[in-house]
Amino acid sequence: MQPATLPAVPIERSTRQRAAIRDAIDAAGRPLSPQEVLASAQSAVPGLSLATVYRNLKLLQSSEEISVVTLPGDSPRYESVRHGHHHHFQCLHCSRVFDVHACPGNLAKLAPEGFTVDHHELTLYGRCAACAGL
Amino acid sequence: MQPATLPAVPIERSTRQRAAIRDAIDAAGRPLSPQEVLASAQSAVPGLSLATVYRNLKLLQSSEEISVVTLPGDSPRYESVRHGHHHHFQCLHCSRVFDVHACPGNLAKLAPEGFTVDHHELTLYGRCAACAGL
DNA sequence: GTGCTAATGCGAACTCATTTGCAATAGAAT
DNA sequence: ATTCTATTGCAAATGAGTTCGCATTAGCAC
Repeated sequence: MQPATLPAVPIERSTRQRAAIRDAIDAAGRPLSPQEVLASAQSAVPGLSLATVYRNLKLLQSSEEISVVTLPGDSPRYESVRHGHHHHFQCLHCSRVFDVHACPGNLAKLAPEGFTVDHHELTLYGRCAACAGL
Repeated sequence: MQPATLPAVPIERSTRQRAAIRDAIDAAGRPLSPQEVLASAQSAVPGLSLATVYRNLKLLQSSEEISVVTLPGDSPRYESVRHGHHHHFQCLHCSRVFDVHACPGNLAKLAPEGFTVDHHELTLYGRCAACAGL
C-alpha cells in the first residue's frame, strides 16, 4: 500500500521550516498527525503554516526520511523511517498513537486457503500509561 | 471506537430498500463499502439511491444489525454483526476486503508497560485467491 | 380505502483533510 | 551584494465521502 510511484526527489534547500518539521517528527518517538507536527514545529518556527507542513511531509516522504502510518478510521500520521517494522497502540482516551515494538509474527497462516500474505498491520486499543487512571 | 452515542432507535417500517440493503450485507460474507452496498442492492431495487443506503446503514447500526469496519486509509465498510470477533484481509490487487476467522490472540502483552489493551485490529495484506495469478 | 408520517430520491450542501495559485521571502551559488 | 528560484504564508480551491432539505411515495394501523 506504499505508493511505489514517488520518485525519491532530492530536497533542494534547507530551511528553518523544514528543519523544524523534521525535528518534530524525529523527536516525537510516535507517529504525529499533520496538526501535531504543526503544533510541535511551531515552537521553533512560530509563523509556520499548515500548507508548509503538508508540503514538507510530502518531500520528506520522497526523500525517504519519514513514512506514513494510517490507522483504521483516522487520517495519516507520520514518523521517522528509522523505526523499522512495528505496530501501534492508540489510546481510547487521548487518541494519541504510540509505537509498539513487538509483533505476534507468523500471521501468514491466518489467511484463508489460496491467499498469500504480503504484510500486516496491527493496532492495539486501550489506555496509555498517562490516561490509565483518568 | 464504536460510537457510544447511537441511541438504539427501533426501525419503524420495513421497506423494499431496507430489505435489499440488509440482504446485500448479509449475503456478502465480507465488509462492503456504501458503494458496494448500493451496487449490490440495486439489483433488487434498481432506483435505490446512495442517500438511502447511507440512511439505512446508520439505522441498521442503531438497531445493531450491522457493524462498521474501518481499515487503515480506507473509508468505512459494513458487515453483519453476527460475524463475531474476526479480522480482515485486503487484496492488494482488487482492494476487496475479506474476513479472516482466525486471531493471534493474547496481544495484551505486546503493549508497553502501564498500558492496558482493550481490543485490537489486525489487517492482512496480500493476494486473494482470485487475484493470486494476476 | 383513508390518514398519518416514516422513508425515499434527488440534488444541493456540507465536512474535513489536503492541495494549489500567487505574490513575497529567503537559501545558496556567484 | 546580486541573482535565481525553491520555499513559504495565505487564502481560496479541491475532492471524496457523507448529510440534508424538501417534495413525493408508500408502509401500516384503522
